[in-house]
Amino acid sequence: MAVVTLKDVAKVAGVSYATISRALSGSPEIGESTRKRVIKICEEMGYTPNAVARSMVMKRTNIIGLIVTSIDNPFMSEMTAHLEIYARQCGYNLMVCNSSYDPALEKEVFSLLVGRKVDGIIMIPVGSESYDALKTQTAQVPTVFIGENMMDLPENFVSVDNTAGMQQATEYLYSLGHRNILYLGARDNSMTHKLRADGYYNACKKLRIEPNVLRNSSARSSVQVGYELAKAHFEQPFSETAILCAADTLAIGVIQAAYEKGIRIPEDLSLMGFDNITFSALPPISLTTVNQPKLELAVSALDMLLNRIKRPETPHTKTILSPSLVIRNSCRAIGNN
Amino acid sequence: MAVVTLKDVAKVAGVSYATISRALSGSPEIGESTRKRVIKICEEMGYTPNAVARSMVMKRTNIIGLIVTSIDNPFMSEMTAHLEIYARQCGYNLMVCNSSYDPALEKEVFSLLVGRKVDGIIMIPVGSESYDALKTQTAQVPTVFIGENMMDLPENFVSVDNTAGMQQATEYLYSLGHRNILYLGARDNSMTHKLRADGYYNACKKLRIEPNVLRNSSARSSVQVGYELAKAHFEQPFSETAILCAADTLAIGVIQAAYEKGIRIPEDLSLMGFDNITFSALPPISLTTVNQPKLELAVSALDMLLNRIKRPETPHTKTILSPSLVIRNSCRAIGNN
DNA sequence: TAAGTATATGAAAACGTTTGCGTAAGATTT
DNA sequence: AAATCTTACGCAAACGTTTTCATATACTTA
Repeated sequence: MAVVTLKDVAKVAGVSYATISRALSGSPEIGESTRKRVIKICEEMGYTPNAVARSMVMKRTNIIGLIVTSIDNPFMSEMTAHLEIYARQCGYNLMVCNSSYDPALEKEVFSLLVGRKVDGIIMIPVGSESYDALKTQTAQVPTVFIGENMMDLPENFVSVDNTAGMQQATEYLYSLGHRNILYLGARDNSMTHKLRADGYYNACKKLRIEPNVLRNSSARSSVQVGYELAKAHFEQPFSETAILCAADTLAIGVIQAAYEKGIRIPEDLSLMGFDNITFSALPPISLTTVNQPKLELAVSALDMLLNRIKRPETPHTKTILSPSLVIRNSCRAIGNN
Repeated sequence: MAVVTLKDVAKVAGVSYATISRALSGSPEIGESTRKRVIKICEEMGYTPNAVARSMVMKRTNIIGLIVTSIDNPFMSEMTAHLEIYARQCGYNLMVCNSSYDPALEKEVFSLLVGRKVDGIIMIPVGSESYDALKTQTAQVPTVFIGENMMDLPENFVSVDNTAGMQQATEYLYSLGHRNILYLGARDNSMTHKLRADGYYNACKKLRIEPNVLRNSSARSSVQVGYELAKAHFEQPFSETAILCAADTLAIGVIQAAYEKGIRIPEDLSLMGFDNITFSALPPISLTTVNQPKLELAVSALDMLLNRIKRPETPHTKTILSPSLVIRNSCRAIGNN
């Protein structure tokens, strides 16, 4: 358990500990022979630099904070996996925190990470109100938001074009003959969901069909919420031929409720989601949905953050990636009279 | 961006910075009036202690390293969520790394975390060989393994009783009338999977039925692997009436392959998994499986680790939790002649 | 009132690095 | 051979805390 430090190595090698440091960091101002000798001794003694001490003097931790609403959400865990791997390749480690969809907690963990002196923070915010709440804090450390569109705000973010994606989805259902499409899961506390609903409204207007929206009053879009919304909806007779969900998780909840009611998908009802989480692809689910390019989102976010860490003065940047339709088996064409 | 330090506060408050530190840490040897005054000034100036500097002197980071094979695996992401939340309540943050099922990478990230001076490490190892490879490293920092049974090794771990669980699963299928049960996904590089297979063998012996095992030569148990194994198996005529999988993810892959072949579950084939990941519960999947108590695993692991951090001298401890059968709709009773 | 005891505060060391600056020795130039 | 330049290394400061030890002040007590 006795940890070997620079001083220990220096004593053995018979040089000052500055020399050791230089040998290891590949500094040019050191003799080739001593470098080799020192490195050998370091290996023999099992010396590993103390990252904490290094951070102290270098004023840089090489740690990136990641705040997600909930890591056990397939969309976020996929993204986290991408982020962690790429970050490590760039020499950074990830400190991960759940905000648990709680704005107060989100603020708290943000402060925690600031106190930890992380070099930057990537966050998937609880909702659009997060920005105001964190205004003073994001000034203290480079921050990049993922998912939440902040086009009008002086913030860095990367997201998918939610409006275009949902509009495309609506048009796809229309092209299959659907005229009575229920939009399920609109939320007000999230710009993402506002924009997605916009896409639906835009399409309705363009296609001259009547919008029909079932709102989600909860703060999150989970399987459970989708189940409950759909269950309540299915209690009454309904005339929609398709349901378009604000998120795949919601759609999976709808499948559950439909299953219990004996409503077959896609025979009796067409269903679409948004996000393209891994499990949507499984044949028993086989959800037609809109893909969010998770790897590209992760890479863009990290690149953006790293860039900001290097040059904090650069103006805020915004990246919007294109979503794409993923056609599977949860929708069917119907005759439109 | 100018960060305010103890010295800055001290200057404003007109006291030494030792006093500030004491006021904030709740030390008793300080006047009540100065404490209040100092705290007020700290708040006004927006002072937050530098955790790196604190770690330096306290020789403790309050960071726990978590190494998982892959964070985007529902079992691990659920566990990670539990761990992060509980750890934070205990005053720790989580540094998360993927080993990507690669023993070499696993070793590398372990060293990385040691260099970061994390207070302890929780890891879900790639396989049983991880122990040997990391022997020297686990001596450097308190480590707790999750999932992998190391009953014979001088290590700390918490796991579920894999053998009992799989035996129970086999007996359940037997009780439904199944006599020809394929065990799919046995692996050699993981003690967990060895023990699960043992459970199957034990039950076969006890019930006097012929064991029938399809091995998994890959290093991981993913949906993809399950799909491929089952697909190959379904190419030939087969006589099994049930398939028992070493993991839920494998079973989901089997569902996919069965679906493509027009094999209905449970009508044509009964199917069981192990782990009880969230998605197994969804009606279209509705997998009968064996539950691993993820919250309890997480809590036990962290308690064990925290205990070891406090008292590194304590002997290694091992906790084995009980799995439980979760009966859903992927199995049916058949007449046994 | 003198001596002793609490109590509140300050000074300074320590944690393990990186790095700017100084310098001795060796190499190069004239 | 003297002067200059390079090279290789050591010294010591700095990073921002916590904490031990010393000390000054105020408060008891005889």
